[in-house]
Parts: sequence; structure tokens; C-alpha cells
Amino acid sequence: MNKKQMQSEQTKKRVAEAARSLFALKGYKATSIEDIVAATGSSKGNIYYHFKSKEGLFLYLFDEWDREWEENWEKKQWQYQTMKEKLFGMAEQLALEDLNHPLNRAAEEFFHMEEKSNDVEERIKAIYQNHFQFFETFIQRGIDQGEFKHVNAKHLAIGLESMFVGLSQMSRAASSEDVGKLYQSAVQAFLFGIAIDSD
Amino acid sequence: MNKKQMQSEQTKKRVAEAARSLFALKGYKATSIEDIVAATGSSKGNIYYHFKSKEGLFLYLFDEWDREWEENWEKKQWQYQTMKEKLFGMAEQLALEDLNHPLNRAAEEFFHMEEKSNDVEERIKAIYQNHFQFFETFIQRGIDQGEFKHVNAKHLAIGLESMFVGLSQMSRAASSEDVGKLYQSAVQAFLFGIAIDSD
DNA sequence: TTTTATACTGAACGTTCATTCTGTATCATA
DNA sequence: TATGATACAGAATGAACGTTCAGTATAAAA
Repeated sequence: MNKKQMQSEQTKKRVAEAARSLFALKGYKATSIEDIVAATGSSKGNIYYHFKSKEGLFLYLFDEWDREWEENWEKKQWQYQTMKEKLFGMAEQLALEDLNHPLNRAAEEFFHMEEKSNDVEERIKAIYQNHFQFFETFIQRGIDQGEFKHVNAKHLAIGLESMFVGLSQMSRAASSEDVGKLYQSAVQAFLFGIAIDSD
Repeated sequence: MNKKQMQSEQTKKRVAEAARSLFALKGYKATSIEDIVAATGSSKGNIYYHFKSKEGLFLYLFDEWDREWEENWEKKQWQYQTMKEKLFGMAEQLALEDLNHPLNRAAEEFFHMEEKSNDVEERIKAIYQNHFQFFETFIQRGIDQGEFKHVNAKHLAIGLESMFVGLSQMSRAASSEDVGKLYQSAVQAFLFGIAIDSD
């Protein structure tokens, strides 16, 4: 790799990292390109040389996060034996890691914005579909291994994703609660139910 | 009531209804005061005479919705006997009524905006607390009546709210699915669990 | 050394928008 | 009828910000 290419790559990283900090601190909308300029010393034009748009820059950061999450999970999941244990473990990772991830708040804001370019909208849908697929495979494995009932894996995959997405949002409003316990009892309910007559 | 007061009230209603339609159509941020001016024939100044701000106008509409929801639920819940049935009934009302409510999308956007005035932030927190309280009472009743296990009602109230909030959001991404079924299986899981070994 | 592609600059553009403010019309009240 | 309050009009304010573009510097390629 060239000296020039290396510098270019470094610049891109510097911009990305500054952007991540700013998005974390101020939120997506409230972080202006000007803010990133001030934080990096790079010029506006240069930022647009490295990233297609503000949306593109954010999506770049989000992808990094998503990739890292899956890597961490792959490393971690082997310590658990059953699918039930895995699910509790996943809840733990989500509660501890995700909630404290710098992009957490900004991502929520970003995903709920109404003014998005069409390609971004498509990307977001694809991300969700990916998560659904992940959980569907997970649940299906539980069924195949005789741990889970013969439920509709597709529906309950969405149910699981819903629960975790919602949990992540509610954890902020219900601040005084112990978040770990919250996630744990939610998963407990999802696995074993809260009703007494188990039919 | 005066003729003047009546006209004033009508104007306020006209503005509110136009705003609701526009928020539903274009989203919160994308709906400008100018849009509402164009739709009502009222002037900007007049809108600000009747409502404190754009945020205030939206919150006014949201309150109406919240009130109506509780009224509808109060009417409906008596047709169900057990708490389990009630929960399924609630899921139905949420799936059918809420998802089609004009403000649904805009409210999501509004609640996830990062730039909010402090009093609005407080209001939103209060709204959530209210929902938590509602579910906590609900679950506690189930426990007292011997229908539910001795779970932590506080935690699971948040869990329920999380699930429904998440479900409402996911229902858009997973459009092709039958939303009613989706809610139903989520509640089914929450009540009876998906695991086979019910401990 | 000349040429060319890449990396970078920053001023200018174009647009959007919530809110305020000064003034006016209308109706209730005294 | 005179006075005061209420309801309404709409121009002006004032700021914010993403994106583009014409031009410059730097280093690789020829």
C-alpha cells in the first residue's frame, strides 16, 4: 500500500471516529458536518470525498458495530450448552454491551427518522431482515434439538427482535431499574411464560 | 358559551385535525407550520395563538389518542373473563387499532427525536411511566387471582410494554406478515413460553 | 521531469423552517 | 357607544445545515 493510500485511510478513520463520538454525544441530527470538521481538522469537501453523505457516514459506522456484535457473539456463544442458556447469554450481551455502545442512541434516532433517501430505507429493511433471519435460525435450532415447542419460528423471531428492540428503548425511560435483571426476566418470560397453566 | 368562543374552539379543532392528517401523511419533522397554514387557511400567528409550539400541538394530538385508547380498552375489556384472555384482547386492540392510527408513525418519529425541549422530555417520560404502571397493575392482578406466577410485576410490566412497542415498530419492516398473528404468537410466548421444560 | 490521479480545501449555494412581532378585525362587556 | 379582550393575519427574523464545486497540493506513474 502507498504512503498516500495509507494516509488517506488514516484520514477516513479519523473522520469516522470523530463522527462516532459526536453522534454519541449529540445525536444524529444535532451533529453537523461542521462539527465533524471542527473535531477533525479535515475540510467539508474532504469528508464528502471519503463518504457519500451524512447518512452514508452513519451507516458506515453502524455496519462496523453490527459486524463487531456478531463477532463477539460468535466468540461468546460457545460457552453455553443449551439454546436456553444461549438466549440468556444473548440477553446479557445485549444488556451490557449494546446499551453502552456509543451509537445506541443515535442509531435509534436515525432508524426512526422519516426523511431518508430510498436506498437508505432499503438498507435498514435489509438490516432488520437479517436480524429476523438470525433469530429464526436460532429458534429453529431450538425446536430441532427438542428444547423449544413447535412454534412458528418466523413469527417468534420477529417477536424476539421486537422484545429486544423495545427493551433497549425502555431501559432508558426506566432508568432506575437494574437493566440486567430487566432483560433477564423478559427472556425468562419468553422461555417459560408467566402463566401458571402451561397448556 | 359565546359565539366567539365557539368559533375559536372550532378553529382550534380545524387546525388540530389538519395537523393530524399532515403528520400522518408526511411525518412530524417533514410537516411544516406552513403546511398546516395552507391546509387550514388559518395564519401562522393564529396557530401559535392556539398552540404553544409545534411540539405542543403534537403533544395535544397525542394526548387525545392516549385518552381514546384507554376509553376503548375500558369498554372492551369486560368481554374477557380471565387475565390471559384480556391480554390477548389487548394485543388485538393494539394490532388492529394502534397500527392503523394516523399518528402511529409520526409518534414514533417524535418520541425518538433527540432535539426536544426539557418539558417535552419530561412529558414523554411521564407517559411511559404511566404505561408501565398500567401493565404492572395488570400483571399484579393476574398474580393475585392465581393466574400468573409470582413474577416481578415491575420488571415484566416494562417487558410487556417493550414487547408491544417493539412489535409496533417491527410490524412495518415485516410488512408481508399477518400482523394479527404476529401479536398473538408474541403474547402466547409471553404467557406460556416457548421452552418445553416449564420449570 | 512531466503528467496524471488522488487527496484535500473552503467559500458559496440553496433551501428549509419555527417562532416572533406589530398590527388589525371582531365580538363581549360596561 | 366606548372600551377592552380575544382572535386572527402575515411579513420579518434569524438561524441552521447538507451538499457542491472550482481550484490547489501532493505523491504516484510515465
